[in-house]
Amino acid sequence: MIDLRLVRDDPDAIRASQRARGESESAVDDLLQADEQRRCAVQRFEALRAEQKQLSAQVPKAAGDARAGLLVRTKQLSAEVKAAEAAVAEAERTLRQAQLAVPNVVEEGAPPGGEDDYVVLRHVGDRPDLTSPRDHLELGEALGAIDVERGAKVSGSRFYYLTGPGALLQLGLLQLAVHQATEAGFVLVVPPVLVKPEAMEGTGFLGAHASEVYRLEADDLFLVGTSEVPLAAYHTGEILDLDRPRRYAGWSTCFRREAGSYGKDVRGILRVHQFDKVEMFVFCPPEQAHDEHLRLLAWQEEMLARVELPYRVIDVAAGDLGTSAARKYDCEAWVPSQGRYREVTSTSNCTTFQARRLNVRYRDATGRPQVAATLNGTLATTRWLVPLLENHQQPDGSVRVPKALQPFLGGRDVLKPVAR
RNA sequence: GGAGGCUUCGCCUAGUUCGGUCUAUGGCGCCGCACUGCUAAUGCGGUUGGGGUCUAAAGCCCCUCCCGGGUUCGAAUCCCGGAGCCUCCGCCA
Repeated sequence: MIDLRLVRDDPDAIRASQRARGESESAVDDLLQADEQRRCAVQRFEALRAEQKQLSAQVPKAAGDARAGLLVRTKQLSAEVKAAEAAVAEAERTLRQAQLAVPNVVEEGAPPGGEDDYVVLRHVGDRPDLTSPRDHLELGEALGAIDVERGAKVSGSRFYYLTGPGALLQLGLLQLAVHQATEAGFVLVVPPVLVKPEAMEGTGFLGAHASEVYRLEADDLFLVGTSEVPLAAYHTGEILDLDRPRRYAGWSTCFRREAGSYGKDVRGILRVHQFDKVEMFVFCPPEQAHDEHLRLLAWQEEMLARVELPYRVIDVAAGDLGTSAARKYDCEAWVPSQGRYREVTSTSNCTTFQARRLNVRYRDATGRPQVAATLNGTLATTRWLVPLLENHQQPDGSVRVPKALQPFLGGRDVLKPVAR
């Protein structure tokens, strides 16, 4: 939800942002108008209500004609107040709709343009020199690590079993992420993965992402596609003490319908309906959000370095940010079998956009409540197994285990193909 | 799934019988001041929160007794619906 104060004080900033995203500028005028209408409605209601209160208080003290007169007037007022109150509610609904219609204001410096207009910030790590790389599925099946056939048999396409070394690898990866996060001061959270409509709505996932979300109709609950949802909703309606940023690391299974992705990435576990993820989530004062965003990115890169993956960092273009992000960086790991980089992390600075919708605030130096900023970023997911297996593969089909992961695989430094 | 109880300003609590003076009681905590040769005790004072108005403060206004409706000139209080918590019963991986 867009900041009304910004709309009033600097509507041109929002217009510029809308242009960068390739969105309409007229939404800003709608906002200004709705804001003014609400203001009038509130004023009218408050004036009427004050008069009603005052006169009502006189009723018990009055008698005879005076009392009768009062009752006539107060009765009339009662109806007027009720109408004015309804008008306020209506004006607020309209305003809220207008606020929701405008995506977050793009951060200064974000590249303009659409999906393909990202800017590559840097390449890190050496790509392996492989003449004919096996893909992760071929490797995973040979190692007895990934079983998509039985996944499909039991649950359908885009489901899989992680077995033996595959399961250990995933748990190790996530465990490593948890260690790193808790060392950095994050509070580890295992959140609910089924949430009420309000939580889904509040985090904005029922908008553009609605068709991506699994819904349990019998119970009116949603399966989350990321722990960002329960983490963001965790402090809904609260006023936090943000002397230091609140950093949470959520570990959860994530569920996605992948409705619009028929035919895309159908092989292996690159794009699946269910996966596990460790996600960083931060509440902080807005003026700290920019720096915090860069810290999140640094932590992601630290994690990639631990598991020795070559990757690049991209600065996502304005038109590809999604509604709630003001700036977004993705880390993309090298996938040898595809000869290209694929997204393995993403970090967004949502500034106050998400917190305003969820009504998460903090007290500033003067003790006044202000809307907090929220940020999120991936720390590790099941998808990481793809570049992990492929980049560390050996000519004989075995896979080298990065040092940091060896403790989680019984000390093994290499995974070897097994007879099936 | 069935029956009952509870929900008040940070925490505990009075108030709901019988609607108005509830602008919500008291305690704890917290803040300030005073006093005592220490941050302990005591005394006095203050303290619900949120929104708006305002350069700011003061002041003023609105909202707020779990949430949403209703009755009424007027609702913490009466009525209806919902949520959460707690008991008991039933059922159960």
